[in-house]
Amino acid sequence: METSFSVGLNAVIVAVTGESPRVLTVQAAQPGSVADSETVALPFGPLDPISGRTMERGVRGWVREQTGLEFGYVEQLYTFGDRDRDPVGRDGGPRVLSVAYLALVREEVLAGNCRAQWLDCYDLLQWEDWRSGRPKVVDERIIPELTAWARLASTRSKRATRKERVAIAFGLDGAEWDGEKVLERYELLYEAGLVCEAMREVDPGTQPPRERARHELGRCMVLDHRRMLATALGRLRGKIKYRPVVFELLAPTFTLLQLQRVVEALAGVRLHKQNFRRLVDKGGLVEGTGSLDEYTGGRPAELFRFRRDVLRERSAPGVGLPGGTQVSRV
Amino acid sequence: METSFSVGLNAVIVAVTGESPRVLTVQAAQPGSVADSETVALPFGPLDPISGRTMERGVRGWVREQTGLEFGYVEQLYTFGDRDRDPVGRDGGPRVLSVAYLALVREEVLAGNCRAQWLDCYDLLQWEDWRSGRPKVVDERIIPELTAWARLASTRSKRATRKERVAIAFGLDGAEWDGEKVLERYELLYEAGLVCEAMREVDPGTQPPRERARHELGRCMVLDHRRMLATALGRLRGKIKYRPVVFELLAPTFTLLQLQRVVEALAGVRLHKQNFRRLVDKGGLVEGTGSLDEYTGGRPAELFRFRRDVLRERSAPGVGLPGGTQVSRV
DNA sequence: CTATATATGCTCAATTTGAGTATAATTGGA
DNA sequence: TCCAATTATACTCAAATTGAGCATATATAG
Repeated sequence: METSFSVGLNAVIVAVTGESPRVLTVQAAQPGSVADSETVALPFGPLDPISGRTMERGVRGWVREQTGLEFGYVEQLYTFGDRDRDPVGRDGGPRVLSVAYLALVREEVLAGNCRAQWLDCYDLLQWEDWRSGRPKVVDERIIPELTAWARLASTRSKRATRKERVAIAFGLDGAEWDGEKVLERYELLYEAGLVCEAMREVDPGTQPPRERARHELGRCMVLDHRRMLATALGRLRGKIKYRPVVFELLAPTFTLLQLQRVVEALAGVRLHKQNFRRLVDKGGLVEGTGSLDEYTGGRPAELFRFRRDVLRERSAPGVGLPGGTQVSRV
Repeated sequence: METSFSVGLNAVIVAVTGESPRVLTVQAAQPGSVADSETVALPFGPLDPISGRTMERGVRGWVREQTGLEFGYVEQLYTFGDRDRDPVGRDGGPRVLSVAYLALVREEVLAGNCRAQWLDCYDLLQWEDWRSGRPKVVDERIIPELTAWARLASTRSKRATRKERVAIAFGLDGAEWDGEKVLERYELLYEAGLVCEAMREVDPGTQPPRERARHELGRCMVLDHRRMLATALGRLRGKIKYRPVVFELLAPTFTLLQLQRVVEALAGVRLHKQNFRRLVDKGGLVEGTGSLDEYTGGRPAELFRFRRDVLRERSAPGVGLPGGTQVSRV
């Protein structure tokens, strides 16, 4: 009924160490792509048609094998199947489909294969970290270059559309910056040719990649892997608002500040401490263990743990962030 | 690098007619599956590796061909690839992957192929419509049978887990019913064998399907298509809270009550009229056209239209419903 | 003219937010 | 020893939002 495809699985494995969200990467060794020592890739594995009963099991399986990592939370992210995503497919080779999964792990117990390493997500998507205000790179490079790009469009209406997209994505002209619009921002940068992987599509191999890459934003990734990461970060930022997934990233017990730092790391913004506490408290997501954190530098904080049974009570138990409007049911 | 798969595309095409959410279905004629005149399927099409540059274009393409339908909003839903989803794959045949898309259309201009028909989503998922309170089928059949099923588990802890899952999914024991948990509910019914397609997995062809089907809940669908529908409805219910997707389902101008009815149809609950208006109004999502609806039966309502430019202003412009908690940014 | 039905304006208490101030319990030096 | 720095936590208070109504306006059917 339809032709055959190559199907693989990618995993965006996220952890938070201290105050930075990290993603597990491997050395890029994809044949046929622009690869150098700087270029990294997301872990990739086959979907075994025989042994993998479900795709999720498949991901868990080969990630365990390759990295020794065992994760609790996994969700399917997106299936990437555009013809141009891989030069091989573009050149008439077999088309490669990739089903990407998002996984959350508790810390970095990296065992096994040393080709894997944790990278800070914000080294790969530097314009996404607004914890100390609007990132410099946004002011100094992104806005000017995207504005220039918007002006390049052929018709008046296309210029207006581009300008508006930029404004919405980066919170210009009175629009508010929305942490979840990670993919929109990435796609703008891609279309405008500001990320190194954008070149590959136009004319692979023509320009010396190392030379240009220096001018581009952020560290480069193989194929459409940075798009996958952007998809993952956007999804995760949305999810923490209404599902208690943060706890998958934390140790079994934690202080409220640690919890806040993890949320901030993912959300990319700073939160008001007292109000954050009030909300966490009211939401009943956590309960104090009597013990205190052995701490240096201030009053010791109480250690909390996640209340698993909260899932029964509240329908949308997230850790909160500016969110959606509501309407009362009748 | 990995083996070959068959890859196809499914579309969950949703419209709202009057007060009922509808989904486009086709006559089931899948070879090898339990098919009779009652069993329907979601539209299915190939992913053409040559012509379809992106999968989304692919979907738009063959849906247009098959039904004459042109839709504005499309989003990728999920990729279904479990080995057991298709009897063919289970029996060692080629494994079939399906990438499902959710599409919203404005009304039902069904042209072309007459094997297609619109069905009420709540004929397929009858336990999801809470607009007149908790559905009878939940009280009379689902709760009793799921409770019995929970008791059947082998160990004490498994029984407790099942019981808790049921309580969370259907809003028992003080838990609140959550409209978005469509998939969780479907999966419970599936595991408990209360939907007809569940039998197929255990022992295909053994039991006379027509006989048993009469006792099962809702109209049957081919393969895992009802799971796809459940995924779609859950996603859509989530989405209307924070993105203005409802307008894809409405005529260009509409009264506020029509808007409310569409939201209610999708959400599966009734809303408080005055408060709904207040929120829509405050959200600035719509603007009045001066004209009035020609109406019979009461004071005529003003016609409104969607304000496209609202996308620039608000970061999360949905029509609202009980939603997430918030935390103030610093 | 009345009953009925819908639209739309307005009120009001309860709750939730946003943004602080105040106070408590530590550590590391002056 | 006592002060500065640092972090935790309690509490306040005005503004905004929500939940639940009541009241009034404008139609139609008889």
